[in-house]
Amino acid sequence: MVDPTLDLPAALRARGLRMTPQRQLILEAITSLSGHISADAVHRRVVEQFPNVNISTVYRTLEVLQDLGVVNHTHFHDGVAQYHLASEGLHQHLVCRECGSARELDVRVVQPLAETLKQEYGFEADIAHFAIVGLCAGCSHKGGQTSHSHGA
Amino acid sequence: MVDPTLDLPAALRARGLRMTPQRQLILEAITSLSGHISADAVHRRVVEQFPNVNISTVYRTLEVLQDLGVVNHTHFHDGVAQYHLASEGLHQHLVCRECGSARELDVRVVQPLAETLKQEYGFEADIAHFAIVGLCAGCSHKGGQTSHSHGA
DNA sequence: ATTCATGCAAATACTTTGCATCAGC
DNA sequence: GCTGATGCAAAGTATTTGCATGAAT
Repeated sequence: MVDPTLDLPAALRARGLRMTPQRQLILEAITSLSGHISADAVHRRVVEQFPNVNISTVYRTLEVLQDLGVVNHTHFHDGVAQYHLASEGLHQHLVCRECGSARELDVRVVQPLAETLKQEYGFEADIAHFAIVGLCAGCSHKGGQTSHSHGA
Repeated sequence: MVDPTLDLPAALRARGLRMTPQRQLILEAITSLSGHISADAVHRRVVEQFPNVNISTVYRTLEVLQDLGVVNHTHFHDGVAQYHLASEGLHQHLVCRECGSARELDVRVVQPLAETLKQEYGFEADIAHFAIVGLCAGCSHKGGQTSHSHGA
């Protein structure tokens, strides 16, 4: 797969799709970030300069960028999709259910589990597509461990 | 915690709450099952016999049952909450993104990862609160491995 | 009688879709 | 000019909430 970050117009054209200002803006919003960003956040950024770009265009563009392999998304604790550049590679996220903070993690940490699941259950886990949710160090110090019924 | 499955009225009374036919029905819908069930599915079951029980009552009751420690819920691949009896103990779910099938798993399988996260990142993972999503053995045989951009 | 629980409708958040218009190519 | 892309509004799904009425204790 050619790195489409460098030549989005060409990547689009190869599929009979077109380059537009909206698509450029949306990609820039993601590129300008090191981490992850929700569709809504992308929209807010774009709207700052072009107030009439619609949220549905953002969703449709994100889908196209995904199909092209330019971006990927991961689901956080609240189920909201978070987008990031595919070129940044696979990484796992640890998301805190209390403060919502997310920290990246090398996929190697979860590789052993993935191996086990594959070996013993024939199950091909989507390693990075869903975050690992729990309590971060900061929040668990405040006594969050045993308070919630679903804290298991 | 007293096992409230056996005496829900008492467990409720101890908190100044009341027993109602609706609450009984909803608990029965979950108890009659070995596995997990969504709020919507609980509602459909209850409505078969009592058509005027409202979905919001189901949600409110499920919350109460959770607070009492009678049930717990887990989020599946689509983010939908799946409820199950707390008395069945902690278990992890492997959910297939293709066919939606869910299989239970002893939490012991993910314990090593949980230990690592705790040790190295101080992160207290919610082991059973979110399912592990991926492709089940059946679906990955059909060639699902490399087709999706987010299949990572 | 008091206070909690319910039904109903409306609101929420995220995402998708139908459709007429517009704009890349 | 052909066909894909956009804006807008509306729909869809899962869940929550306000409020008046109704029922358990």
